[in-house]
Amino acid sequence: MQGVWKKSAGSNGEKRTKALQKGTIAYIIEKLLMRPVETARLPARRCMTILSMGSVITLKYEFTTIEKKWQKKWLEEKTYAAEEKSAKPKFYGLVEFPYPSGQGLHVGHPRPYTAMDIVARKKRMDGYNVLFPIGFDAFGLPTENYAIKNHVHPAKVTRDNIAHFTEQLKMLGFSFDWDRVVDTTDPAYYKWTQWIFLQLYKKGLAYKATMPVNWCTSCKCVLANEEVVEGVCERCGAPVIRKEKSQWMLKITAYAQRLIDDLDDLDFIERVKLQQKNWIGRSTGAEVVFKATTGDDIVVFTTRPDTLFGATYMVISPEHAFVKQWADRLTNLKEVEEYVAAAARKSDFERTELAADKEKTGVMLQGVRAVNPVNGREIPIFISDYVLATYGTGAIMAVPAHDTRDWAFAKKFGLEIIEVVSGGEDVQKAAFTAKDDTGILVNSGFLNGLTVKEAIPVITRWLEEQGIGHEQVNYKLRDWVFSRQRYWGEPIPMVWCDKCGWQPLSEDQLPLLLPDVESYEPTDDGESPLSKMTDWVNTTCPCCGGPARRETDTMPQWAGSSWYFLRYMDPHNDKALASKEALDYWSPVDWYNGGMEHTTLHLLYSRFWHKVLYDIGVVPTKEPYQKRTSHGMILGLNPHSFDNLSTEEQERLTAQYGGEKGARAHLVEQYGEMADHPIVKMSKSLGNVVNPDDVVKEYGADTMRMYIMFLGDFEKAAPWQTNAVKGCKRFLDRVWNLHEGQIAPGEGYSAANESAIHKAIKKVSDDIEAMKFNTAIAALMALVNDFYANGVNRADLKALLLMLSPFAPHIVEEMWEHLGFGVAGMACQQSWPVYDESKTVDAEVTIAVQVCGKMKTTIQAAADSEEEAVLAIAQADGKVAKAIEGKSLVKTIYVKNRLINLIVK
RNA sequence: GCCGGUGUGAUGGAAUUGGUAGACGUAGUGGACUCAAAAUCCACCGCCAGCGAUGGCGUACCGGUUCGAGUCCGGUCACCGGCACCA
Repeated sequence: MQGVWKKSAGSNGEKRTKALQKGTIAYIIEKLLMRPVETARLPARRCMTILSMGSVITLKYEFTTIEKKWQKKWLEEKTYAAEEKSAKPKFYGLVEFPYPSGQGLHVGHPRPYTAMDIVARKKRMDGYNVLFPIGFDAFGLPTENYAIKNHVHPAKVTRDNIAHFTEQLKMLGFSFDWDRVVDTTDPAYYKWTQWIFLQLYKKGLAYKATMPVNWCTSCKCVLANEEVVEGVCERCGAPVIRKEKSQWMLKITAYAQRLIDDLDDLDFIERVKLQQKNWIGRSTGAEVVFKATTGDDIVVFTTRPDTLFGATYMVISPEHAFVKQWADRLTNLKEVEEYVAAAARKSDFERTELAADKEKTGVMLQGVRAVNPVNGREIPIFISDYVLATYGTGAIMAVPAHDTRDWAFAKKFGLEIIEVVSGGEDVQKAAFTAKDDTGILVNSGFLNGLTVKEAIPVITRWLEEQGIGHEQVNYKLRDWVFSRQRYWGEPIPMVWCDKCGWQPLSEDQLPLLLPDVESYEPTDDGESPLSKMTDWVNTTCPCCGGPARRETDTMPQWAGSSWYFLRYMDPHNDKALASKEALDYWSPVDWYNGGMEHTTLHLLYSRFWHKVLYDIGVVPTKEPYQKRTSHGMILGLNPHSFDNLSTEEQERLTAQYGGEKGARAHLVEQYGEMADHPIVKMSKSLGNVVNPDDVVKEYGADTMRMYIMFLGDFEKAAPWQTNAVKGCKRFLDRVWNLHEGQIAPGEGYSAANESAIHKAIKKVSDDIEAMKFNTAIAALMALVNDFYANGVNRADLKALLLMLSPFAPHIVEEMWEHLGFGVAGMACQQSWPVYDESKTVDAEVTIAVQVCGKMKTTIQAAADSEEEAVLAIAQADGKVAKAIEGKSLVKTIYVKNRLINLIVK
């Protein structure tokens, strides 16, 4: 017991006052423990335990045994099951459920899970009825690919992976409610995913449209975006092109405005709100009609109607309907058609390449021109793929003087650039794009002299009066492509009848089960593997009863994850996706933590579905999640980086390549740009992935949990350093050792520790709420250091254990039991300790003394002292006196309990 | 290119939001204990000068506001993440 020994042994290395005689019980125990003991302070019961068992096992911090013991107990007693109904207030904490991949859990998973586990455990101790569930997002491509490669059914792969994940999650001691696990591939679950699809269809929010898909020219199959690597097929290396295919779409754009507006009332971190807003991309502008010389109206969308006088040409997208419509008038039809064909052939990769180059391409439509409605000037029309068919109207008016893309295009094709907003540099050299009040309209008739801001409403009103335009809002957000030509997904419950068209399955036919197929390989014609199951495909029309065919595409992985949090509220319900009572009680999710990478897809999709469910009266709240926070990634050491090589290796390379610079350049050449950085993402190919199992095996789950929370700011990316894990293990060892000897009884906190304990409770409570887990742990470490310095009584130790319990639950329960606190139930079932604000302030404070803003020294003063008193103490200080000697005091600035600044001349 | 974020010791990171820069860890150095090692305990640990008391410098860089700036403002550079011709 070091804390006790310190008193007799002294802090500066005095010899121990009492030498133990060889052969005594105390001597043997000391040898076994490998540290000093004092038998007088070791309870007789413990001595007997040691002797009767012939080992010190009950005294050592045997984390493996302890962790297994408590995990078993929690599971058997359903310690963390949420109560169906309760007088307590509710708290619903949610983490993103994992995709159960074959590799199992990696250290990226426990970071957010441990964080929310700590919050959930703290909330229980705060008296909440807590729902903290987990499940598996198990449909998806990797499982399907694994199944194809290894000839195992994806359902079996999924089952095995889920079993493995479950075991790993349990090993880390998360307080999940294991009775509420959901699995998106379970028919009892996806029945309701299909049901929601039918509701979307009935509301007119699901429709068929022709969309381009990635098509591998060699495998003759549709690829997901992630299967296309640098423009070629991941599997065979053949080029990937875009091919038109009829797909189910969900009309998320109908909810664009509400998805923006309703963010205001939510407690999401700003980054998330901003990213969603930018993704939805609302922009206000105007639609303007340009007459073509054919007599057709060309409608363009512009955010800068004020620059209308500067429009010197038009551009329409190669896919625009007018291109075909005007075919017989075009004198350069062949050239135009070639350009259209080339644009269609382009893969996304090539388009991106071109964008990076900023090299504009296009063809002028010879034989058709347009008229600028403000000044009657005839201007040429081009087709170019920098104008997207999918945004706005697929046609633009080009104002090269004030748009960088138009400017680049005009320069390349030698088109006229007319300045209509003054205030920038020469528009012949670069476009002037400022939208604020710095620019004044020129060369613009009735708009001359106005600022850009003033001109926009004036021109918009004029367009409306003329009947050739109006204000228009556009969104970047596009509708959600909902079909996948894949096996391992939810079947879409729709039937095609040649007579009646698309018909929804009736709800009592759900779930529409995914049939077993022989092969999950994609088909040669790009259809889903389900299309080969003729028995399944051929059915009868729900409308006329005639022969009909099922939809063979399946849903994307986003489907199941768009509503899973609702299922947790009532996971075994077979009458509804969840009962009304459960939805009313648990909605909304109070706190949802997840990765930033899900901000624009999963998070937005699920908000959209939830709003649809709200509109049809299924869920009680407009929004699914009240609060959203986000964690940073765990990074790994880069084994190819110079900084992470062994000293010998560094020396060898330095010698070989002429200095460190040469060696680094060599590594970059060999391994790519990534070799520049000592810290990189963890990835299998780099071999720097850390497996939580290994850490748990070597140090225990509690140490793993402590370290992953201690390694840095939760919201920021942080590198994993295995050697630093020890620090947390040492801390837990020190906590454990606190209870090995005798502890002073004490009902209240010991005088020496009282203030530190109150401060720690305040700090830890606040930090958990703010997700500053690293500083909360630092505060606990500091408290334990205090305990070692001051000694500790039972009440002190009890407070420490309660605070530590959310972080390191296993060791706490074990110590709690040893110390006899267990009669009141487990530590995790106790109330969170309270602090007394008045006891968090010290009677005496340290005050910094500055002279003319320069730090000179610190002084001690009674708390809340008045300025005069502090000034007197400061002036009496030798250093201060010396600094102000011979000068006169002009002014003092005093910050209570903190600082006094003497200004002298 | 645009949007967002970050830049602090050898190292991961703290800093009451404008008030003692480097808490708490890791690594390192010295010491105690040990036959020895491990473990544990004690002390030191930003840089420069000095035996020392002490003095000077220091939060990517340049400048500003302020009694006082890691924190606020202007500019520059570097890195990370997201989007990628959105009219």
